[in-house]
Amino acid sequence: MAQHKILIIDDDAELRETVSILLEREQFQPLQAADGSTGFDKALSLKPNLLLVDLRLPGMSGIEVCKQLRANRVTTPIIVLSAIEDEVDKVLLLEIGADDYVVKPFGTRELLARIRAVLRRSSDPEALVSRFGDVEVNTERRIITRNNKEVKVTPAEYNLLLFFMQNSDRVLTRDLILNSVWGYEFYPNTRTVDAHVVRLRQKFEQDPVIPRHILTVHGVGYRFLP
Amino acid sequence: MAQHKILIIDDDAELRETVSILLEREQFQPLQAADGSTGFDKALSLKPNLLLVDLRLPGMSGIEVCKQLRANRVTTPIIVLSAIEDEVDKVLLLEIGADDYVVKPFGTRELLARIRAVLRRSSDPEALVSRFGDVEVNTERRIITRNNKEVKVTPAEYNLLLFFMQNSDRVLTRDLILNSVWGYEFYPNTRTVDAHVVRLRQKFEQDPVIPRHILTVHGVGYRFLP
DNA sequence: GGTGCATTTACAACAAATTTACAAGTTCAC
DNA sequence: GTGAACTTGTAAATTTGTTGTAAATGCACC
Repeated sequence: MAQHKILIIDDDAELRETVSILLEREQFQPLQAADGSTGFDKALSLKPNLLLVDLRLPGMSGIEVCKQLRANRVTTPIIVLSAIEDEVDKVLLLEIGADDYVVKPFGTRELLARIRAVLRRSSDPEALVSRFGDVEVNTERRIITRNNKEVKVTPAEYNLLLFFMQNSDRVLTRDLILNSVWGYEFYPNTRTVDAHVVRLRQKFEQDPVIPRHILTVHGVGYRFLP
Repeated sequence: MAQHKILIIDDDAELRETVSILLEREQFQPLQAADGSTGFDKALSLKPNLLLVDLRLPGMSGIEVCKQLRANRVTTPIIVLSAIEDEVDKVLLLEIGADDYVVKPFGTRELLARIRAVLRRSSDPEALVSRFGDVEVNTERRIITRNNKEVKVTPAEYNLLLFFMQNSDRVLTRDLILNSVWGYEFYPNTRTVDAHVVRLRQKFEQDPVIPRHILTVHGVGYRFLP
């Protein structure tokens, strides 16, 4: 899955750092801004996929940042970070075009859940594109390109590749793959998986003989590395 | 890896049964509840690792179940099952602390993918990693690293090492090891164990001649020290 | 303590068995 | 018919059990 850029606009350096580390661990790309106007600039220039905005900011307030962005037709989803004593005004949030809010201090699980939810519902077409190596998968168009040239894949190949990408870095047994990709009613031979893997490698590996993405785990199954 | 318990709270008995069979097949342990209040009780008493909650439930609604659980500081991840006509209100989902949602009718693949994704997110990734000395075993990736460099192991070596780690500090006879790691039917020579121990030592002991982790108990068997 | 002897274990090399890669063939559905 | 998908034969790669031998250990006895 393509890495999402998330811009944190908050004057609390410690919070920015904590959240950044968290986001990085979850495969997001954190960006930071310490005050409203740099936040506004970076939101325009770096084109993040999501904004985390503190309402109380020195100088240009978070409210102002959001309003200005929306006035500039920036539709990037926004999650507002508000202090508990602020008594969040939901009408205000709507006005400034926020998508959600989290009350500080917040738990990491909560923040991540909200980030994921917002990203999912924001119909950012980038969210529907995943990459690995020189391969790009557009799930909306159901098209796979390699070096910007379309590569034709059969439905089975497409499903298998997507399953690999959705479960990257995990060892996947042939049985698990069959269950997940083919469904549990229908049971082709486990060697069928091998056959499809061969074809995927031929289409997407630089050197199919030395695969770098679809690895075999001898005696167990396969493992996909982006 | 401990089996994940998944509690299905839904009034549709057929759906519960179908999903249960599916989950069992995938090595999960399904639990069921037909209405909101039993669901709530079981969520507390059985301590499942994941909840599948239908929003429309007789009596106590799914929404209410989630809210009450969160109010009771239950952080078990929740996947909401919603009927297509419900027009999922995503803000509501966030409010009740849901981690994801699936629209009925759903495909088995989709449901499983989401279950796995949520479990992966909520589980402490460190929990899947064990260590001894400078060696790190990641059971999810099925990869062993030493000083952060991957060390390739064969299935037999991997199984044997894991058995040692799971039974550390105990004296293990060769017969016990054969039974546990190889199984009851198949009986290779007891010296086979020695051969594999030699290979493990060569890969993971600082000085294979003076092993500090896989110790031999002369005349009896082996003992593993982390 | 030291010595000699019987066991037990370590290790390397090898052959057998298993597993995977790949290609070609067959079946099935549209 | 055409293309996709499953099956299957076979070669190649990998793993694994076995075994011969050297080294280590335990032990009885001096």
